[in-house]
Amino acid sequence: MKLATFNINGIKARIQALSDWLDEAQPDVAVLQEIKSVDEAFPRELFEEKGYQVETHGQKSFNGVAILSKLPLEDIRRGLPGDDGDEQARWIEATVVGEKNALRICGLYLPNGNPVELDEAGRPVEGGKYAYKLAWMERLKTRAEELLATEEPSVMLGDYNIIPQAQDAANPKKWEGDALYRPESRAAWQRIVNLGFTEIFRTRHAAPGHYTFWDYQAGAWQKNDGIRIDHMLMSPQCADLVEDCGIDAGIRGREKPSDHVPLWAEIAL
DNA sequence: ATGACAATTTTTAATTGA
Repeated sequence: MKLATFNINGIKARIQALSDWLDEAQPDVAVLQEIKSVDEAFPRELFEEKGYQVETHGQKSFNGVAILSKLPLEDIRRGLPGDDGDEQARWIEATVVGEKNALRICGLYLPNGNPVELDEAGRPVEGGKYAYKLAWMERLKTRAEELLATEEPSVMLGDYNIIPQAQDAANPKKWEGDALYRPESRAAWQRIVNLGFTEIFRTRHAAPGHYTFWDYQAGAWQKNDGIRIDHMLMSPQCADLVEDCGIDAGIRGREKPSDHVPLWAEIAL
């Protein structure tokens, strides 16, 4: 089964580009981020006609995540646990039932975190966006520990808004001080990976120059001034099932593209 | 140092994103 993640930057503006990509790439399961739509306004029929079950966790104007699946879904949950006061729609999970294996998939849209606000002691200012990002990552780590404890195949995939290493940016210097690349952000990411997850893309593509995001501004795509911020973190039981993975970078050059492109993996379910 | 670009709502300006 082919699993993919794609930050579409608005479902309304991306209906054509998303439909074309689904027809070509034929993912069995796709998690989407930044649908920027409430559940009622999501054009679910367009995707149901293609054979997908559609599950959304939407929000007005911003954020919003979804799962499209041609395979049966069980135990769908919405929202990242750990803060009942968090109104932002950034997490949706479900179990995909395959012929031999079942896979817990968690679609996520991790907070951007900019602007970075620090106090005199260098601590993130409470209530600020950077503090929200780091707190969200702590909650993610807690959920990640639970997933590993099941000792079953699971994957957390989506827009992490994290540049893990210098080779994941065309111009890493430019990102110093940015919430996507600051030491606290990367350390929080590494603590999650260190629990025992496999970031699957780098296991199969060691070379630099692979990106999933190019800014709309300043001709970033034309200059290949990109960053790799969309990822899949897999439990050992999931990573063992992976047969291939890649990035569909080409669609960034099409008409009316998202600023992100899809990341996919072929998994033996 | 600044703005560039896109999507959405707050719509002819402001907010958010990365």
